[in-house]
Amino acid sequence: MSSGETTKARLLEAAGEEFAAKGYEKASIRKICDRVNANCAAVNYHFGSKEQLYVEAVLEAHRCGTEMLPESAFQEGTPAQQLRRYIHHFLGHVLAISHENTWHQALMLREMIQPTPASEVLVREAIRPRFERLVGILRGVCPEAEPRKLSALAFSVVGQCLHYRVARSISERLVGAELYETLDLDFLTDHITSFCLAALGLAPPLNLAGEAVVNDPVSIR
Amino acid sequence: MSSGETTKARLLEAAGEEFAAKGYEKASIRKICDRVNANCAAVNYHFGSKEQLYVEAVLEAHRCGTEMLPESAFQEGTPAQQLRRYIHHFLGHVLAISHENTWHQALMLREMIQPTPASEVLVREAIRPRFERLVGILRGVCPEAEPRKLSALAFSVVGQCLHYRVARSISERLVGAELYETLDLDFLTDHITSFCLAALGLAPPLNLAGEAVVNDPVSIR
DNA sequence: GCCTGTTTCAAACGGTTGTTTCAATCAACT
DNA sequence: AGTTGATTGAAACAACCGTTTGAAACAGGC
Repeated sequence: MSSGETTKARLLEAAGEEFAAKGYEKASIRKICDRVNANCAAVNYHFGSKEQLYVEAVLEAHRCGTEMLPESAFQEGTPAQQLRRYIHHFLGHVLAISHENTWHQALMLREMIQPTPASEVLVREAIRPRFERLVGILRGVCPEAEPRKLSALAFSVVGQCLHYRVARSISERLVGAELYETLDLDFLTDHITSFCLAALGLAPPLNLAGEAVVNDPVSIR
Repeated sequence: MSSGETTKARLLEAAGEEFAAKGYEKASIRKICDRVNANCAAVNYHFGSKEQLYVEAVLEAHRCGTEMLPESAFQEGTPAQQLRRYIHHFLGHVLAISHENTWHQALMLREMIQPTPASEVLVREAIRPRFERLVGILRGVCPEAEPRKLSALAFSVVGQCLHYRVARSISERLVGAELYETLDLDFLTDHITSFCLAALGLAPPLNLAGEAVVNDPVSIR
């Protein structure tokens, strides 16, 4: 009709953007259909209900928008290098949402914050594999740590990263927009990596200026 | 009528619980009024609109549910002790939500994650004062740090804490309910405090078991 | 008693929601 | 061409939403 794609595919794309932007409740299937010049009955015809459309959108999101780094990228180098790569990759996804208009990340993180029945699949298919990789890296640093401690360590890493997504608007209001803008991917990767490496004893503690003390910057990058 | 309190007060209380549990959109003023045996027109009579009722509920929340520690508690002791007190106090609020049925914290954190026009007041009156205290503590540790670095450090602290509220249900599904239950206030306070103190050089790095290395445990408590 | 201002109540309003209905359209195959 | 099955379309459905209305109930002052 208005595009080469099928109506079902166009609906799924529009639904993803709408759900990501407004959330499940506030997104209306009429507006979704209007976007792609489809009839509002098309949703129930192709997907059965609004809820199933949402589930399909979440699955599509984590299918398209969350390509994992190859396994090799996490096994090469020192644990410090592995952790830095992980944080950089993860932060990249977290910060990407605000700038680009890819709805995939936004929808996944919305699902994390306010879980729906779709979250079970999301955890199993997308989140747990990544989490296990991080735990694997941390196990390399703390081989004697019990599972509970490893989980807490992993939560400390992802918690610091996700904060810039979860509390973005509040943080921006808190410290001012001009300062918040300078907290870009490179700066935050350096900061969070240094913070975690110092805590884990893989790097010296932060100095009086809060900066990392690195004798050979190349060694951990 | 059904209680000693006025209809307006009962409405505000019920609205807080309902907004905290379901969010602004999904909460309906009819159900709020039914809870306290009030007519649904009472909301518009006493508060003007649903939105103003929500604003009043948010203000009531941060008025009742967020008593700050006295200023002295943050000025006494070493920076390490101050930081530990801050994390313990903050984590206590974060974790309290799930167990007790105080809606105040839940509503405030909901406002943090999905800000509404009420968030400006919330930041000014409740969040910023606490944040400035944390920044003050961190400035004591890193006196030469620029504002940007201090903000990032503060976000690292609160990000680790808030994660256990924001991503609670997902994390619970991720590591299993039985393990997640063991992540209680005492354990997480110890963990996050040790993690941050080690990163800041106020304590030795975590050992191979991910545990804090403390010669004199009393000294940092 | 009467009056006045405040508060409550049932009912209805206009609007939006997700969903269903059923006829119209289209593509493909015999 | 004719038939079949999948898709689209406009309209209506039932339920809920926040809000408004206007009359009733209540209070306290005169």
